[in-house]
Amino acid sequence: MAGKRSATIYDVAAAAFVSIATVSRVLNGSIHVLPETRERVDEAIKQLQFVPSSAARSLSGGRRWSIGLAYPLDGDRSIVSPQREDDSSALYNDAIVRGASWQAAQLGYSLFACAVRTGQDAEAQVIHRLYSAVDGIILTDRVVHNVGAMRIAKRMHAVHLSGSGTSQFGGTIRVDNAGGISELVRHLATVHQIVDFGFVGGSAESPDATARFEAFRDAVAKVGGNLRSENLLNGEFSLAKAEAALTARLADSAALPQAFVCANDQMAIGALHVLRDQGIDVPRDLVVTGFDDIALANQVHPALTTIAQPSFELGVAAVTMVIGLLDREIEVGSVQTLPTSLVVRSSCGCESPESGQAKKANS
Amino acid sequence: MAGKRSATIYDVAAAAFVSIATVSRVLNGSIHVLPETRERVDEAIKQLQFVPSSAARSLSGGRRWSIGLAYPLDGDRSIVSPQREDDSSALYNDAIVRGASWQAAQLGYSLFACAVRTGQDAEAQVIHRLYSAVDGIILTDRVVHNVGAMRIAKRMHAVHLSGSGTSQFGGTIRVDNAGGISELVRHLATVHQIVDFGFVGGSAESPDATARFEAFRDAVAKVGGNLRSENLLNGEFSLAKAEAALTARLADSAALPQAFVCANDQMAIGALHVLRDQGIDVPRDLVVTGFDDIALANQVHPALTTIAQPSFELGVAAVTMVIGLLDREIEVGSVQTLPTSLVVRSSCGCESPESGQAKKANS
DNA sequence: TCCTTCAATGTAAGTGCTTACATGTAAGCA
DNA sequence: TGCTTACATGTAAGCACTTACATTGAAGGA
Repeated sequence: MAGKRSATIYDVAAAAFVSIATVSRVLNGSIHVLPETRERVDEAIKQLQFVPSSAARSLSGGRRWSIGLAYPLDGDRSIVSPQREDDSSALYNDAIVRGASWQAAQLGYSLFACAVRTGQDAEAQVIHRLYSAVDGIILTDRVVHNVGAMRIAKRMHAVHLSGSGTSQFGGTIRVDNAGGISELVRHLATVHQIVDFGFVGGSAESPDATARFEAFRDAVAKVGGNLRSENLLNGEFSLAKAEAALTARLADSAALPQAFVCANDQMAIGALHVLRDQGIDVPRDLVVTGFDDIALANQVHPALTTIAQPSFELGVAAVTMVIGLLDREIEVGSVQTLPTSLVVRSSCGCESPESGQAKKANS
Repeated sequence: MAGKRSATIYDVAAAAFVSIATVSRVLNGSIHVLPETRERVDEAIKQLQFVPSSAARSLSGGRRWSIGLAYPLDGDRSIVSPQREDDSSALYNDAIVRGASWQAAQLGYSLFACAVRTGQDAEAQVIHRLYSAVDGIILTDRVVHNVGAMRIAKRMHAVHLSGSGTSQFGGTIRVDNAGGISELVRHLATVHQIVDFGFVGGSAESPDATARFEAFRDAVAKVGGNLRSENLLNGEFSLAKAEAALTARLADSAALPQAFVCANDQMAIGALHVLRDQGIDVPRDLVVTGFDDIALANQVHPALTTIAQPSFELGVAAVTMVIGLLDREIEVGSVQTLPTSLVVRSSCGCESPESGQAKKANS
């Protein structure tokens, strides 16, 4: 801890009897350094416990070898109750972060993840701080709906994750929401003879939410299903809000649909809770499906039929794209779409052989 | 993306017909600026969409207003399979990260979380990069077992999370492992008349693992319980490894204990899986308990009786301590211990009223 | 009226790096 | 041997800020 100021490149240069330029070359792995000199410098670095200042590095235009990832942490909820409560929302981001970390490490970078409380004054500031510490940045969905973020996006190597791809950004990675949804709806219609559909949607400001709903509507139309407006719920991507919305819906006497398709797994799990409490059996009385395939999806009872997002690969792809942008090996403005896939488990009425939790022994 | 370079303080100064010093004063809210001048500068800032470079700011001596948090991501496993697989390990860190982010935001800082693949060559490098981007750093348990990390810890504002508190660090936050364990063992002995105990432990290099085992051993001795060596399993804190260890143990003909106390929830969940597959009913035939109270603990069946770590508060406390260190308001070398608490659910044989998943409707 | 004092602003010296350009040196070749 | 080359290294100019110190000018006191 503490003590005197930490060593600078000058100290190292002095200790190794070279100029700071040479130290810098060693630091950045330049080819033009005598092995012997390099060794001397490395030794001095170790001796002095020198760590280059990334602030200075950024200022002078060098690489920081790190990339940032900003993901949303809902501000309002956190302020009311900072506790874990609805923290399953984090599960989705988690896989992305891990994918991104993994790929960053593969390419010699480090990944700094930063939770941004959306809707806070400080939001832009946080993104700025992150920005100034990295070479490129990945902005997930909702954090982007902010002036500051937009401004940054315009001026740096930024990729937008699962966004609507309004360009402005260096690149965009999207998920094939429509493909997954239509496969799901087809499955429900064909295998389970479902005609009357319901939907639990996500936050209006999320491009993903919109995309999923529209895909759903289209898919239902395509299979000739029907969709009554009273069965169109909004759970804002949150378990608790979905529970509330469904509870309110159940209080209504209107007939329930045969299936509730939910725009993410957390809401589906919330629905499962409410339905069990009300004595409505899933999938016998009502089918429920999710979206994302978070880790919990396979642990709940009944195991959730859902659409797998390649979350891990999303992180991988985003990092690859940012670094490609950095290296100018990728065109600015490219868009990449990752596939989704239907994961059939028990909550749609199929028996799932793969799920441990869904086994007979359990019920 | 791109376009011309963004405005600097010079551009603003020129546009407002003042010097850069005055702009800086406006930026930092100095008192010595004529309201009229201030207004002119503000106008120019808005006009040029000027955002001060935080890199330059930090360089010139200011704070970066951000703190780093390094947590482990098991290297070996990630390399073999980068997929989500055993990713419940992330759940524990998640709450810490969220607590830290939250508290950082409260105090005007930002939190950068960085997954470090333990045991990799790049480990020290990653921590260095993180270090050089922040004002202070939080190192969780296992990432510390590394020369590079140690070196950093010695010279900067670093706090060690749930470590053994060997000083070296600016500060240490610990969890009262012993208190929770002994409460649990007392509960098992008193309420459930358990005498014959088993244990599934964690990685040897983790101070937490050691602390938990020792506390367990002592607690069992205190209640006069017994503990046979063949019931001492090692699951390395991993779901999969715990499954393997327990499967191997079941192949042995020796009598099983009445309860397996696991050093974390993931391993307990693994045990649950194996036992169900073998037709051994929990809690009727065998009691299983966890540690940490991760989100999944309440979702599995039967709901896990476990010891709640105040993970969120751990993050909060760590950030508070780092910033206290930064502000020199806290003594170097302080140690803070956070309490744990027993969470009784179904896997010990108690009926849990609070758990949705554990309700009668389900079984 | 002259000197002091202080508020408003400007000047310039860092801050720790990267890198273009300059320099020096030894090898290669006629 | 003398000249070109290529490589190893050094010099110094930024990079975009903060801030100590300098400067200016007007108000206030004697």
